[in-house]
Amino acid sequence: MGDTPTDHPDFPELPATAWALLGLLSFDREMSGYDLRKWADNSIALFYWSPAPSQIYAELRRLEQLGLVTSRPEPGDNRKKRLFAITPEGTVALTAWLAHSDPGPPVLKHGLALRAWLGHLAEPSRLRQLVIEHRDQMRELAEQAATVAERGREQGWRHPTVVIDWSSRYYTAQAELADELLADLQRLEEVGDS
Amino acid sequence: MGDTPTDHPDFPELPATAWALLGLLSFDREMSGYDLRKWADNSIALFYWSPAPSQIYAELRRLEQLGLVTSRPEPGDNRKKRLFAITPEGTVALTAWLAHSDPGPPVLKHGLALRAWLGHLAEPSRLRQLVIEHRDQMRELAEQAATVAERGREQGWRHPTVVIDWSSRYYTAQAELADELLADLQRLEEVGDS
DNA sequence: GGGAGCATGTAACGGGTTACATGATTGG
DNA sequence: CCAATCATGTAACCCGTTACATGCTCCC
Repeated sequence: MGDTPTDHPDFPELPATAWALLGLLSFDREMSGYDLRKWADNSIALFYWSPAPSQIYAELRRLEQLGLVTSRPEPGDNRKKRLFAITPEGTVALTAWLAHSDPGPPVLKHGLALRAWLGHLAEPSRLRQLVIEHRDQMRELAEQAATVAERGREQGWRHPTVVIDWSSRYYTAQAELADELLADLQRLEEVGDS
Repeated sequence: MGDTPTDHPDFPELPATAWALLGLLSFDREMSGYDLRKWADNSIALFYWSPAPSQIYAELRRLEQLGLVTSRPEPGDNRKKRLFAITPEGTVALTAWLAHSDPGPPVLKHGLALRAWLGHLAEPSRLRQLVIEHRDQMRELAEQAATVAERGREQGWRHPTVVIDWSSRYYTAQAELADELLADLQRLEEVGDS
């Protein structure tokens, strides 16, 4: 993962998911696992995927055992809901992780690119259709990111907003790249078969 | 993964890694597991990561059991080397997979973005340094992709070259996005603390 | 009353990694 | 001859997903 290869004394070795969750809690809001999932879905998910619910709860239990978060049942409510909050030790650990861990190269798994790479075995029209669908998805994501960024700006989340803006630009760039890919594929067909 | 949720009769359900390996073999060259790793490292890795050697061999064994590839010991050489080749059934399965599987959205895990998102807990200079390193890495990858594309062009690999060109543009775009992120972060500092 | 969303969790599984082991071949 | 690379593989481990189970609460 994006952790330090050699373990650093200041923070435990944890999967990036754990740090992401801690990060969500670092804005000093008590949140349930369910809330965390929703938040993750329209913020972190834009540049770092979103874990399954089951793993969120598992990871929260681990973080609590380590003393990096605390939880308490929702007061005045006899539901099963639990609210999680970051502890001072949690903030220390997260800060140390930010200061000393290696981000590593970004991981990209681009299913469409893989298929286009094997284009000699695919029907050209099918391939073009896939690229077009992908481009439209990227456009939607760019818009989604833009609205999320707007909400962040209003809330005064400064760093998050900068990154979500970055995400929005990322997805617009992706859409443009898809269009260029489409053009290249079309040119390829006009010349002849491979 | 990027496979079909409902299983299709034309091809078995396999992890994307397996299809990627089959794809490498679909250019009608006999290759060893070792060769496949090298090939993957400077082609598929640019848009779809590169699996560990141990998994390559495991996946090849599975593909052979399914009859999608065959292997034979290197002739005239008593080393342990084995050469793998795709079978007609393998080509059929790969073609069907291309025709019917869903690529799904690209998966991005951007460790740097995650850290910048938590910038309120990081030292600004450290953050800037990380972004700069990342930008330089992206530039290097763009160049690497460009040279790989050139080799592909000479060899006449048409679709692969188109996709590697796409990769090169992707990484240059990434580098530019990093520069914009850097500027945004700098602007943020000049205004005040969060 | 009933369905949609809220809320948390268990169990099984698998893909992929790391670490390690082994030995052969090639080049300086 | 010795190091680097070639070449293949085993074993342990764990992250993360899928599928499933459970029950509550809100609102029409």
